[in-house]
Amino acid sequence: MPHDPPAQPDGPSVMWFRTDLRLADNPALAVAAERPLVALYVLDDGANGARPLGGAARWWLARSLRALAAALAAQGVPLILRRGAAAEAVPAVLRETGAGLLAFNPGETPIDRAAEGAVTAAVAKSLPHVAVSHGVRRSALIHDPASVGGRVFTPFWKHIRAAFVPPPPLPAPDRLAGAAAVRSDALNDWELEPTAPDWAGGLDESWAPGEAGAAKRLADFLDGGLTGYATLRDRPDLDHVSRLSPHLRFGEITPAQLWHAARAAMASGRATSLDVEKFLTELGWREFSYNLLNQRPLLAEANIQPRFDAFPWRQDEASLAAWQRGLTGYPIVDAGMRQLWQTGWMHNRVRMVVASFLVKHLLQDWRAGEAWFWDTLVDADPASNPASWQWVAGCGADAAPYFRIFNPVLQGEKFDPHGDYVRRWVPELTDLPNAVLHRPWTAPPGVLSAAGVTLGESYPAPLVDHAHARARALAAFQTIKAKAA
DNA sequence: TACTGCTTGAT
DNA sequence: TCAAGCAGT
Repeated sequence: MPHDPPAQPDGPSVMWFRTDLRLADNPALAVAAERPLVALYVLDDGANGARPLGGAARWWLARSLRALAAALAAQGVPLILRRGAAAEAVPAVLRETGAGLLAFNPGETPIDRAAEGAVTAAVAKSLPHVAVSHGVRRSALIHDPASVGGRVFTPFWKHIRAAFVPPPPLPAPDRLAGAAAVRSDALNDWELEPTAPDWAGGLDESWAPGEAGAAKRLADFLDGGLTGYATLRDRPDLDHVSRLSPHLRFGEITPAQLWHAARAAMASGRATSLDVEKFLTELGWREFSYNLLNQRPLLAEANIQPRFDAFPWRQDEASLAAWQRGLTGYPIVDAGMRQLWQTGWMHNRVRMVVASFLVKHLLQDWRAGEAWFWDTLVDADPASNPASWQWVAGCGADAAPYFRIFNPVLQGEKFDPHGDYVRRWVPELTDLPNAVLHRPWTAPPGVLSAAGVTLGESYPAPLVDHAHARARALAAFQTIKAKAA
């Protein structure tokens, strides 16, 4: 039996990194950095009951960990990687390093808090000399889900805007000092990155995971995309969204940093208050989603409105597969699904259109779509992804009414008016004229052949007729509507 | 952050 | 003939 080294209350600190893969505005790191530092990341990979990361998120995590390791290594601090239950891995590293302080930022999901509770209990039991710090304040959210509730977005956000102003972001620690290193897993052995090279290739071209990549993305957004954000953010053919969601998801940047950067851009006249307020509202939906997750830990599994438990979803693997591959015959839907597959991301407007299409036109259970997004989106988080699916499906809190059924033709014509977005992701339709680009089945045969399009061969005929699907969805809704009263 | 079908009134 | 407004889904 090996015995523990003597307790060292003044020993080094262990910073347990979680979904906070950054050095700046990191309250726990600010405390941990006052001592020689051991940086630790634990891949629980389901060990704590958490949902295993999807494929795209695993790719992102690998890249983000590499970026964090490089930033730490530049200051002489190795990043220690361990795999397994945090309640075993964290105390083990504390013991091996003779640490006197454990620091970590509190998580914002019930499962994360359960994991940290288990860690804290294990430390208190077997390493009572180790102090535990959660840093000086919360940083993953603007608001405190324990102190605010609500099921309706507008009053929720109004309250948050009035009651919570994020404090100025903390700078990265001036300097870090490494403690003696201990064993680490090799990142490559975790096999986080997809073996299909074409997938990783598309992700590589689209993203720069890590804190530096997040800062550059924010700077680029403030330099261009934020201007006109209030209206142009709905245009998938333009570049007026922030694309910061995956950086936020892994804690490479904080909402407080975004908040203050956006307000500063307004103060310096680079952005209007309308644009900034719209941008902050998008952060608000993220806050709202985390609030819901804390109210409803089974957000990804259970309808918030129980009457939807009786909804007559269709089982149709072929339709689901056509949707996943971007072969529905509706150009705006197919463009979005292909953008998702090729880049791990989809424009928000198009997310609503494709989600509505799956749930209402194809009558597929929203959980099937949520699972696909979870696997393929680099930004899928345990709150926003299920909350947004429930919103679209109509079964969520403050949800869009079920009878709000997007018309994929009108949505395409309204938000991709020149067809640039469709032509980029559905190149087989490139030569169709704008007048029929979003509804190729209405094009005269001569127009189709001139564009080299053969419906059913070079591009699918519509999987379902819109008017028929709309009527069918409303009829399905009628079967559960009576139960609401 | 909806669509559809219908009416009304301008042309 | 159609834009605009409205109600119902």
